[in-house]
Amino acid sequence: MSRLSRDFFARDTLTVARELLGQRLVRVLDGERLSGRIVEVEAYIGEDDRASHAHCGPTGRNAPMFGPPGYAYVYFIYGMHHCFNVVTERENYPAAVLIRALEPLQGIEAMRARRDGVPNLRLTSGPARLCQALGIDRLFDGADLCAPDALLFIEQDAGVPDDAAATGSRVGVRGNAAALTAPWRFYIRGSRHVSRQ
DNA sequence: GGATCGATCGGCT
DNA sequence: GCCGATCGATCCG
Repeated sequence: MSRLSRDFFARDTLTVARELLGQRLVRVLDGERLSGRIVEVEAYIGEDDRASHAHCGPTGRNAPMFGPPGYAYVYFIYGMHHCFNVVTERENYPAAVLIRALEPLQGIEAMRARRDGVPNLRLTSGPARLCQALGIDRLFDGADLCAPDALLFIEQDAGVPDDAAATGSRVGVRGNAAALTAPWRFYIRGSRHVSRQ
């Protein structure tokens, strides 16, 4: 299995988001491979996107979004949850893809142990759930997913055909501005592992 | 199955 | 001070 290169991420964010469906997120934890098939993502694009953490310009928190592509942006929210994004496009243009849900593939027992024994369908079906299952926390904020020794990276897998890719508005995003109603959520049609049907 | 509500704290204004 | 790219428990049907 080959890893996705920086060139993959250095493209239009909607293209990256769409093509991430069906790829494999891998976390090496205590020498074990924990992995899952990406089944749901959301794109956050530019400072004009008012749903993006970058919409007020660069801050200490969102700095990785303004950095080069292929790096992680991990943030802490609601006082108890982590969410994982992959930075896209070019340096100094803030854009990223939020990984929202996986279908567990490898290391399922280890994931379940980290998630207090919840059933398989809930193990990684949510942005904070998958971070808990894979042990992704703020230590990965700014980590290079393309580094040879990375403990978190994305492997090329089968992908999905266009008729299996569905779109919709982003979860938790409301408002009338064009960017807020844009169909920037992508998910695999019919997957039981997406966070919302 | 779906709706509602409380938990809990870092980052920003 | 305020609020959030959420989750899980609990309620209802």
